[in-house]
Amino acid sequence: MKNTNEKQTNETKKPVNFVQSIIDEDLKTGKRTEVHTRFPPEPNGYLHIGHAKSICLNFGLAQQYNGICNLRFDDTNPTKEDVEYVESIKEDVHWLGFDWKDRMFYASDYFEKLYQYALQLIKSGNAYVCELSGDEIKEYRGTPTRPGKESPYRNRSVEESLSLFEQMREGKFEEGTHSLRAKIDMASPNMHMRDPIVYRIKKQNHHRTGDKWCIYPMYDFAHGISDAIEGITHSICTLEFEVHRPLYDWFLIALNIDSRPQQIEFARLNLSYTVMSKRKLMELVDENLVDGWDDPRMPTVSGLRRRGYTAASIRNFANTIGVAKRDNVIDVALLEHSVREDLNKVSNRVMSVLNPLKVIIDNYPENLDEEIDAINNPEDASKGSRKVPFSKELYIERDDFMEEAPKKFFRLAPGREVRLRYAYYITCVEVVKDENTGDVIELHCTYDPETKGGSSPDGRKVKGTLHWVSAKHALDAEVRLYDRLFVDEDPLGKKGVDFKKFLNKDSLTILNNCKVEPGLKNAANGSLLQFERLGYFCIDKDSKPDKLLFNRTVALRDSWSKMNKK
RNA sequence: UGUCCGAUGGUGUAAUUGGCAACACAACUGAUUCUGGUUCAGUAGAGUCCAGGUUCGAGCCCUGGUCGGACAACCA
Repeated sequence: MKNTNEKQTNETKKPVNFVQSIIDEDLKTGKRTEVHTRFPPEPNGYLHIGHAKSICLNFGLAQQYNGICNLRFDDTNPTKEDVEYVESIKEDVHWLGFDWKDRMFYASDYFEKLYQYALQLIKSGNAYVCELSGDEIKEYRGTPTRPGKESPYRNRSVEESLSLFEQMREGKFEEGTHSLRAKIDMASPNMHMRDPIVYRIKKQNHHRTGDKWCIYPMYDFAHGISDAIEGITHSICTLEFEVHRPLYDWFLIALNIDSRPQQIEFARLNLSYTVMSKRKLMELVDENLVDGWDDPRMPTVSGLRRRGYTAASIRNFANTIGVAKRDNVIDVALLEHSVREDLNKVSNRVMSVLNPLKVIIDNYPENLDEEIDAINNPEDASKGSRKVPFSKELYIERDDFMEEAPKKFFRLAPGREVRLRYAYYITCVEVVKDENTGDVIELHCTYDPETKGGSSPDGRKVKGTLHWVSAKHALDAEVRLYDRLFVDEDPLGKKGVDFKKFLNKDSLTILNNCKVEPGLKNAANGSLLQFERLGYFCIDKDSKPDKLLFNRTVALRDSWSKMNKK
């Protein structure tokens, strides 16, 4: 809490990124008087954390400069798009904490306008209907190092193109036989300027316009004009569109459109140990290598949400990684740090035992049940405390006991005394093992009644504090532990090797015999919790009061295991 | 043999626009702690891709290289 002011100063002191510098300059010189951005997803897949970066950038900029940001679906290719995706995108953007108010648009809203602009392009001699086949167009286009050659249809009359284009719209031609092309320069060193296609025939039902159209505009044509129609001032996109910028501008100039949005490109987010491509993610979904788009191992917004990530942590992450033009790979540890930071503040603590080991307290009264006070969140006193039942038989974590323990092991071992969190000090007096396997079955301990509450009147110290749960009160639960989806830092980086080869076989571990505090019985799905000493967990959407199901969001930092690795 | 873009500790992002390279994550010490968590204090790690140039002074400007990325869907 002492950081409230400090945080603010940090925020104000926060360095500006290059996009903000451009906007600052535009505002200063009077080139712009306002900031109007947009987030323009194509509804052909679910949003991932890379999109979250873009959302935070676009909506964030609008907030910072008192401007506005539109949500616009770039739905110009009916073969790939679907309403399922538009719904999920809307949900994700809202969940991330952004509001487009009444400004939700679709490129398909502008199909008629776009068509009129296409007509205008033809009339001004800037476009023509081409009858080359796909293969021919490819051949005529040349290569990056070799100029292309002009289409034989390039110089046909305006009237002929106009008539042909109308017939295209009327469905008179088959797909691939005709296209509308901008007349620019087949020898341009920029491939995108070699008479790019403006409209193509697709006899496909569109998720919004149905069968009204059988010709659809291409991205380069539709995007800039859509931006202009909406009065976008700064059209922010990723680096791969940099080469498209001359074309973006060319259309606006050729059509004499006054509104002149400026395209600015930034480097997309890459995260280590995962892939960030809708196509690749869809591959994982389609081949059932993950359990859908919202599988908690997926870098999708819905996956992260199901995993237990908070919107605030993702926003904070997006602000931390910055915005620049150089390629980057962010260490997934930074994302994990962002959630821990937030969850530490907001999540209630609870005691759960993942791998139970029975402990019997020999000198504890047979039929006594006690209610132990436990603090809900030491970081936030307003969260209060709760009662946790304590009795003669308990479960502790198997990892918290070692028969032959090194000196640095602060937990339970024969003859050693530890504290049961909020309860009593106990000392291990006997280890019961399975005669055949030699496995430890249960532990017998004694407790010191004087240490109730977790401290001793004689002031003696114990080094270790264990979490526990009363055996007869405990609730059974299933807990899913997640690890990185890929074993390789850069699954796409090995040429010729399918990225799926790097899938981590141990990315999901299901624990079926977990014991949790009884108070969790009716906790709401989606609740975010910290299992003391273990990590942050959330209650999965499929959890039921009689079949509790938890997802581990991220483990706590663990200097003990780190120390053991050395 | 093309065009465009980029290059700062392990990672990412800064550097008052030409003034002795900073912040975060990661790492490592130590302190505190009824979570081996949190918090706190501290340590180490780059001399800014290379070579020239301009300048009193260059990570920032200029020239030439090197390396990396993007571009040849009727995808976005």
